[in-house]
Amino acid sequence: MRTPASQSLARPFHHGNLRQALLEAALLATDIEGVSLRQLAGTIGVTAAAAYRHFASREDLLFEVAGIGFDRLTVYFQHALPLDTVARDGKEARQRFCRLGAAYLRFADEQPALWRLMFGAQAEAYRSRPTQPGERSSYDYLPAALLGLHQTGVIPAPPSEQDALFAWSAIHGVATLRSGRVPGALDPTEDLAAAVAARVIKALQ
Amino acid sequence: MRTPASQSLARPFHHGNLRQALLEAALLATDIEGVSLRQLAGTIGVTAAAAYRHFASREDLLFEVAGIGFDRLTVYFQHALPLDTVARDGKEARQRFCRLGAAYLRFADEQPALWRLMFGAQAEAYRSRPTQPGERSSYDYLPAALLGLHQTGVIPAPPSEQDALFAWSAIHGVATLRSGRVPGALDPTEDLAAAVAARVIKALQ
DNA sequence: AGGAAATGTATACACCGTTAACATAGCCGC
DNA sequence: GCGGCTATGTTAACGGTGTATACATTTCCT
Repeated sequence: MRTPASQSLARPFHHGNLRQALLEAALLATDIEGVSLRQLAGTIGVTAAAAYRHFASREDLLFEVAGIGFDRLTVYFQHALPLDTVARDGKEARQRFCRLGAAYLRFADEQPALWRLMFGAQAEAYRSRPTQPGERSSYDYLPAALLGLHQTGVIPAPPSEQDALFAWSAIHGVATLRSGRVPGALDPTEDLAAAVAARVIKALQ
Repeated sequence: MRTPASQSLARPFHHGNLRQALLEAALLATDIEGVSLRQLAGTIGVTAAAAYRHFASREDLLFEVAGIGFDRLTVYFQHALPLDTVARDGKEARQRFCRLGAAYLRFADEQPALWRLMFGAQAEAYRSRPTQPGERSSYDYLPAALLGLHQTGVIPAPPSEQDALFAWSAIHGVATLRSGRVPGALDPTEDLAAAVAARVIKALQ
């Protein structure tokens, strides 16, 4: 009994997994970019300086949180458009393209704080995360969906980066406009995504 | 000679137009959202607290700066698409639509700090500025351009708000991607805008 | 001329990111 | 078992921030 009773009830000196705890606390925030290290550390019951054993800076922490966000987005995408499969015909390719847009809208609805962090003003700082070769990145899905449209003859030209940017902008604009609002009672996510997808396909035909 | 010579050379107690000076100092910043009231006041040679005689808060100041930004954007737009005139045929309507897109890209190129403030992460806070009835707003031009396309028979349906959002998203995506880069040596602004405009028109046909 | 209103200063408060010095806990080789 | 190394906490401090309050000065109006 090296530690007196008064201390054995107290929080141990070492947290155990402060790094993870800080990330999770940040993920709970409504405005991730707006949280302070001191708040974060405070909710965990730890000094702000302790955070610097695990993150080089506040920006570094946010960068990691954004990375988690992209991982989650990838899950949304993989669910909507399994990369292992291919579209067999134009109808299926359209469906997949449409589902991808709906997944993006749903992500923006369900993870608004993460979405703002990832695609907000300072997005450039967080967006670029070097992906391991072979690792699935959220950036792989839109080109794949467009390629499917091309290979099934829905769009004539092989999709360029400009095409992908165009498609992403279209759905992102809708997500931006909806952000902060109650997700579509009047305009269900799937219908909105379908409308945008139809337009983008028409533009690329 | 109520003021001694040592003071007559000094800066007068009252600045004269501190409000304007603060706004102009903010407009010079590379990162407008990042500037502090103290810096701003410091460059002018005035205490930070003095700013509160003219602005309710830092946010309020940024809101006003964004307002100036929208005024400048309106100038860009009015130059590209004079609201007093109308397109006589489809070709002219297309040209006007295209010039509007180019104006948006040029604004993003030439006033990047303002553009980021106006359309960045906290944009919602700055975007909404109540416009006087009859006053020209930057929001009037895109609907006008789309209406011109409809009235000259280029696009069949009268343009909806969704159509405007779609068009804006397309050009905004390009602007976002280009932001921070040297404006198009390889992809001149006009060509880029033309490509985007062509796609949007095709999607709405 | 004199007082009110406008507009500046001085100072203070609470908070922020970040650093440096120090304390403690766990681990590894003897 | 024990001594030291390393990891991971704490405390305290620095300079910066937005903002409020009290006070000083100047302008303006009667």
